[in-house]
Amino acid sequence: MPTDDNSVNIETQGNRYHHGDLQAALIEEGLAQISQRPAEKLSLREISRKVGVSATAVYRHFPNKAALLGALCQVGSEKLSDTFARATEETGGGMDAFEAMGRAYVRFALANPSLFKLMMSKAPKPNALDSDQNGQTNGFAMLSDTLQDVLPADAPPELQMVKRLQAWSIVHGLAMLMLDGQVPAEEKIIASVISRSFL
Amino acid sequence: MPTDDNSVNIETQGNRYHHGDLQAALIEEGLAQISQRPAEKLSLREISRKVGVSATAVYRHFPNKAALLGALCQVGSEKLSDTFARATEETGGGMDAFEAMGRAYVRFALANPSLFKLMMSKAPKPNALDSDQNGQTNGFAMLSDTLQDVLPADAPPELQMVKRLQAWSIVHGLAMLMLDGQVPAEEKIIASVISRSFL
DNA sequence: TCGGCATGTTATCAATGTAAACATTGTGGT
DNA sequence: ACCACAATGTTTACATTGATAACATGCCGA
Repeated sequence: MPTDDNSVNIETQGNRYHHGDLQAALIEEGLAQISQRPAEKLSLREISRKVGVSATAVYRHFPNKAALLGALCQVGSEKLSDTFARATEETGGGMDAFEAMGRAYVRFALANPSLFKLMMSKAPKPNALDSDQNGQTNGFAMLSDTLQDVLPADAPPELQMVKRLQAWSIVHGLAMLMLDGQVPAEEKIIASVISRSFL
Repeated sequence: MPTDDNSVNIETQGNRYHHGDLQAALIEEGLAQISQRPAEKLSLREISRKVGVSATAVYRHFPNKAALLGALCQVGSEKLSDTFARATEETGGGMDAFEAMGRAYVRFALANPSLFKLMMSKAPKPNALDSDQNGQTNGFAMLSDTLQDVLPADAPPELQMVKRLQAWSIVHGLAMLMLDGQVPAEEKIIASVISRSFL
């Protein structure tokens, strides 16, 4: 039997017509879902079901699925920024800070696999709601800026850029390879791969 | 109107009941589709439609969608191997060969975005048909072996492994970042990031 | 030759994203 | 205080998709 369509299976008893803050609830549930499955197979209908609202209610808050995903990305960005901040503040700055951030980057990815992939995946997000300034994921910016403190200031800017890209690449690559099960996700490996030796 | 269900819209006139080599045709069409859209939104039905066969015919050759994708991966692996082979044979071996492979890796990713991502994405593939020996993508193996020639042979194996992982990470990371539009996909950048300086 | 097996086909499901039309609120202007 | 209106939810409905089951066809070997 059709276990349920949309319609009258709103199982909440509180059952007010207006949810109160659906927008937030949807995002929260979205985050919950994405922490358990790949981002693509996150289902709007399932989210609304769990939140206790009709399937199409979502569309009052997000023009489409992509927009909801975009919102999740934003939350993810903030989480990542926090992670970075926390990772660096315990270090003495300079190279230590840089390596700490690198490790934090990979750990974040491992801790939030689908969200991380979603965040990094293609394109300037449609960016639901408030359009966050530049559009670029600022993960790079933070990593990059920290690195700048370490590089000889008189180095040609082009070389600096290369170093930054190398740093980002190695960290991002390791994260991806571990996420995709190509490299075992072990702390020991993270530490050894992300080491000053590659600069 | 329902533009078409499955059923009688087999538009080929040849219209033999038996296709001849559906398996191959499906894979080919699959490759065609994946070269134009992300792997997840590749549709079995569309493939069968294009091939001129009923929607469910696919299931005579692949137990499910994942299996078809697995088959595509295999083809991709072969293409990648070829690319590597071609990339190295024009070099004098050693570090040159290694860098050439690195560039080839990234270029392959850029040339076959969805296929590349599919190949690299999670898990020992269900691996339809003949199960390819080890299961691991041998992209790493090739890259890795080439690198080994360059490293001092007396280095501790652990260090060698770290170097290899660093190499794979940087190359893979750059590829991914470019694929996802986080870094402009320019040949100049590829060349400068993949340079011996990081070893 | 003819019976079985491989390969295709039609019908049918359940799930999903999304649009259209309708219902119910809360709110701001008079 | 009232009441239209905008915001937010709800039902219906539809096309698309992956998948299963039952039926059809045709090739190949005993």
